[in-house]
Amino acid sequence: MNIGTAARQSGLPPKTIRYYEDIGLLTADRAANGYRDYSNEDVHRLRFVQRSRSLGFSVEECRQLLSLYTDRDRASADVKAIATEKLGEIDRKIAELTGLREMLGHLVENCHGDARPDCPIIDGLSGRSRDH
Amino acid sequence: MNIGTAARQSGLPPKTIRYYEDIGLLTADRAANGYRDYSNEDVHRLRFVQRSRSLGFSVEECRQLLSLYTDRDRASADVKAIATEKLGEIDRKIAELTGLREMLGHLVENCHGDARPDCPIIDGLSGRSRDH
DNA sequence: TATAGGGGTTCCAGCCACTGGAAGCTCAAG
DNA sequence: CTTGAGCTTCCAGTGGCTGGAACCCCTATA
Repeated sequence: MNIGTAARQSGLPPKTIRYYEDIGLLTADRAANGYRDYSNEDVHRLRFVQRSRSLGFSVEECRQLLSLYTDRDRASADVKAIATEKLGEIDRKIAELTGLREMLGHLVENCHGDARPDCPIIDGLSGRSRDH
Repeated sequence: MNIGTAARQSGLPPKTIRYYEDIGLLTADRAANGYRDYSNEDVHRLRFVQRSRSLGFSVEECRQLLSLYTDRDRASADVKAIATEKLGEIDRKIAELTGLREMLGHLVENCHGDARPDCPIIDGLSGRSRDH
């Protein structure tokens, strides 16, 4: 199957699939005309990467997961270790964003938002007020 | 004051300050020896950018905020509009991450994480199971 | 059979926001 | 006078694509 079909079935744009091949993440066979030729198993792997990426794994982590995916004998603990680490990162990211949200929300709440120039948001950003 | 001092007082690395000058965000005077020369007001602006960046504003947004910061006559509503938009983005980001966290958390919980090869995480990523 | 289109191919450049490193200059202390 | 820290510029790389140019291939239709 051509790259366009593989793209549609995996949910990844053709450009991205070529990029993944470029960096050696996933290679494909070539047909006689030079076109990339994807098997169903290739599409499985592409979709696997697509899902992993959309769950926040980096491309390098996808490379690891993919080798764990391919290795039928690896221990599930190996996979769990990566996923757990990622979970921690997501939690940290959420906490950080929640902190930001609170701080920025404060500033926005206190700004009357009219035609007058005085603005607690600008004051907050410039460090002139300590009202949080 | 030299760039190193300005860096220490603003919380931005010298490299970053030079980069900001490169892209025309913040310019500095030059001393006779060619060194960049920062005033206290320059440091205020640097710190303003530092805070804005750490609150999740992009460099382009910082450029806008900076001109609003400098313009003593602008309406606070202009600032509030940008900040409110940013607040929405942060909320969307938090919601997205929370969704991810839930999905990945599910997969991790269901994985026994021992020496056996069968692994719900891998299965989930490859789309072989529908147990969420 | 010519042609038009919608694939596919490669390669180069750009995005964002820095960051590292090389090569060379200036300055203050010992 | 030398040493070392700090400053200068410029070039290249990061991650993960994405856009675009220039070209090839395949199928359908006039």
